[in-house]
Amino acid sequence: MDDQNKQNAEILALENFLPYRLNQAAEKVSQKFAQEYKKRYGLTRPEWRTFATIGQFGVITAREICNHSPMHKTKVSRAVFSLEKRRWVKRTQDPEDRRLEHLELTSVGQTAYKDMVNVARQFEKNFIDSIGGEDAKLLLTALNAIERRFEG
Amino acid sequence: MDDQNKQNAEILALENFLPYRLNQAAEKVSQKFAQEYKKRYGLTRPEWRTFATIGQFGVITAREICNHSPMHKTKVSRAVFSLEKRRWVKRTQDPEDRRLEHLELTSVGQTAYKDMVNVARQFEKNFIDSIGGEDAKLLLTALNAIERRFEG
DNA sequence: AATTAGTGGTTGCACATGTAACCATCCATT
DNA sequence: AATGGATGGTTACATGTGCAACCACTAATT
Repeated sequence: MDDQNKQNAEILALENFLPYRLNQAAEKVSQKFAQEYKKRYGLTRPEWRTFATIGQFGVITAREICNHSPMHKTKVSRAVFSLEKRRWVKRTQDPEDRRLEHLELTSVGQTAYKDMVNVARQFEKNFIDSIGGEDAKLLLTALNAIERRFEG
Repeated sequence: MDDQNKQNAEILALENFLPYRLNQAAEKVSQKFAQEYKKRYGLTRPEWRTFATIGQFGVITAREICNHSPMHKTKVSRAVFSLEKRRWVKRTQDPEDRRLEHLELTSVGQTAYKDMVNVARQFEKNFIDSIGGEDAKLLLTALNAIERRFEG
């Protein structure tokens, strides 16, 4: 394990490679947050995201969830199924177009959602505080740039 | 899908939630890069990372790979196996401690590594250019802050 | 009205992954 | 030397995931 004596142009230092660093940082944060809602509610990542999206929009279809927060449609399908099983989500068929299923939170789901929102806000706040407000602003600006870049 | 009329404190807008945004941005970038080396070499993500780490250090053990670029040890074990199968990596048992296996690139592996480094550097350059050098600097600063936060 | 193409959503299958248990070896204590 | 605990690495099993094929339905074309 001798990185030093090969510090030339032929070597790529992973810990300095920007895409890798971005990925690691994001993964660390996501894992920490996932740990929170897994412990509290036993939700998986796709379940949490599906849940959060339904909560955000009130009524929405699976397809729209895929579009809004990029996930494979089978992931959403399975997440909806499991959320339905725990009675946090209910579906109603569209009478106009019987392919569509409108998803919404049950009242139990809404209660859980409110709680979850608080947890999320708290987590975000802690995160921002822990890296420092200034750096958090820089992060936001950088994220704007990246998102802009991936629109086209 | 009516986000507008519920724009109050009770709702969490996923697309503004910092951990989510960070995760999405990182995932987009990683996917784009993964697409590159998958097409070129047919490597999976854990394989690429394992390969890159061995190339960086010259000689290294599986355990050390896990420590340097956080991956589950079974992932590394399997990645090493498949890299060995394609004759990019060879292992030699440590004579002092026969549990240890020292991993290094074969000469074929080294050739591929050099090529891969160029591809990676090019990708990073394109990425930085596409979001703009200024914003890339902000990103670096923010990443430093996040990494610092996750050391303790 | 019949045929075709497209869309929302689910499912079967193959493959990737994490957990736990495991094997071989080393190290510390006795 | 013998025993018990730790460590590097692999493997069996259960679970998660993506792809492709599918079903039910709608929309467009004839």
